[in-house]
Amino acid sequence: MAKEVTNISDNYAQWYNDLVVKAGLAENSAVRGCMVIKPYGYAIWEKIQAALDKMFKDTGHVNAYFPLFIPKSFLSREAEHVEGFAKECAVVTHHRLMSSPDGKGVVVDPQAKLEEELIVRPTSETIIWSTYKNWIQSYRDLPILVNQWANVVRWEMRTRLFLRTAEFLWQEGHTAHATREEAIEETEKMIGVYADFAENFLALPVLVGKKTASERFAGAEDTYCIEALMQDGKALQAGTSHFLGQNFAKAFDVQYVSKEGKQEYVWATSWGVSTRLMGALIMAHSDNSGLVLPPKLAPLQVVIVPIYKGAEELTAISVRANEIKRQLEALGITAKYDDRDNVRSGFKFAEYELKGVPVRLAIGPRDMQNGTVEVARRDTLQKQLLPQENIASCVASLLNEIQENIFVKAKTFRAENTFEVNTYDEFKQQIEKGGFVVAHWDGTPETEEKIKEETKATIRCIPRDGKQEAGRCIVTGKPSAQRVVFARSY
RNA sequence: CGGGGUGUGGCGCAGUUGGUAGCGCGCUACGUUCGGGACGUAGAGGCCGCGAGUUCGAGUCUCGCCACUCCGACCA
Repeated sequence: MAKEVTNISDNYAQWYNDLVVKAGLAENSAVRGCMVIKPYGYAIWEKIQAALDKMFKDTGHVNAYFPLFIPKSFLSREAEHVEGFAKECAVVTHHRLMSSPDGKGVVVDPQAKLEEELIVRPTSETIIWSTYKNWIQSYRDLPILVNQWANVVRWEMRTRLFLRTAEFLWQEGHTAHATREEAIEETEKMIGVYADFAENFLALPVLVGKKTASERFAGAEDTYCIEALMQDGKALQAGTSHFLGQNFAKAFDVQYVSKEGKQEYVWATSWGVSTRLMGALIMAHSDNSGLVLPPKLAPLQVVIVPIYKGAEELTAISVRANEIKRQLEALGITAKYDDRDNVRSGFKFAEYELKGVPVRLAIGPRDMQNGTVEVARRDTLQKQLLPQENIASCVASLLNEIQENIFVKAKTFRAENTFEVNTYDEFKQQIEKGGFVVAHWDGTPETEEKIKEETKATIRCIPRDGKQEAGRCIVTGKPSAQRVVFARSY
């Protein structure tokens, strides 16, 4: 289905889709709504995983793994939770196949019907809390700070590569605490970790805030989120952290004996980010030449391309190029020397731009003579000649500069596409043009719903760092203490 | 789940009033090239999404199904 990568503004959805496919990140599986992540895409995911995993461990968490299947009865223990997920569950009803009576292929063996159906996890709160019940007796067993890297399945009606696939990879943290305060602190800490990761690794500026009641996670008391703005002016929820109160502890009867010898229900949090982050990465930074990857997450940070005619010239250049490659690697930079002879250098340039490799070095006969190297940066597509001497440290600082520049660029874009409005007319007009629209809201679900109905805009978050400012709701005129952020979203 | 679109070599597509499948890219071999997606010559590669039906004959017509995709609805 991949066509030429067209102008970004042309048809953003098509552009995005083509880019994902052409850059070799992912493709649609023959299985409905599922995604095949190709090796290059997976390499990016591995970088994301590694960075996040370290951050989790630095904040005291450990990894574990829980079952894929959730007995149906577990899911229904928490009323809101099951309500929220019931419509998108894959259900296992049988455990065996048999040869078809008509001799063609296999059919489900009706004899093998399960006593109780198993749900393929859409998220793991229930299976984990049914386990935590056995892990927790005393306040001495708390807190439990566990994360799992896993795949989950949500049978969405409409799917989109990386952004909303039927099956996706993610991490989900599930923590258990003795007190309300400690659990809230954990929830806030983890949304902070996500924001930190988004800005420092993905180079993606995010708004940190809380969801409104209607946008909350099913079963949560409070949902914190990070929200990012894509280049087409739509918002993307990039990560969430939930304060679950005692809902799951009560549903699964998880109590501990406090210091004072009293039985208390445990307080919970859960938090997650998924392969959707890759979608965010692509949509936020890419241009018409392809991906633009932040150096910290680029599987390949530097590529060296020789320009030559004849084997003799190539040999000389290769010696030099491999030296430079070793110098780069000595500084911890991932580098590749591409001496393929079956494609020309121009082809390689275009190919690595498509794949988002942050820095490209080209060495030709002229450079060999002058002791120079052509350095091209992916973010600006600018080229410059630098001396070969000391090139590795120049590249190292250039990589830092690119990381920073991509972030600044995205942040500038967001600033230019964030608008404060004070009337509903202004609001309607602005929301059509995309971007974050910041306005006063009376805090009622009714008004929120009305706005959604009429403009397709949702409240992305109540910003954490928003200034306190008395105002009036753009719809009802009722008083409001703080502006909230609206946008159309993915 | 509703509305539109698309399923034909690996990828992108063409295929007239039904007559036994073609183009570009890629792939293989050889040669010439090489500072921004090279060119020539010769090759290889197809249950035309699946299943019924109409017909002497179906990529093409009819019916059913499936998948993908876009727009809605839905979406921690």
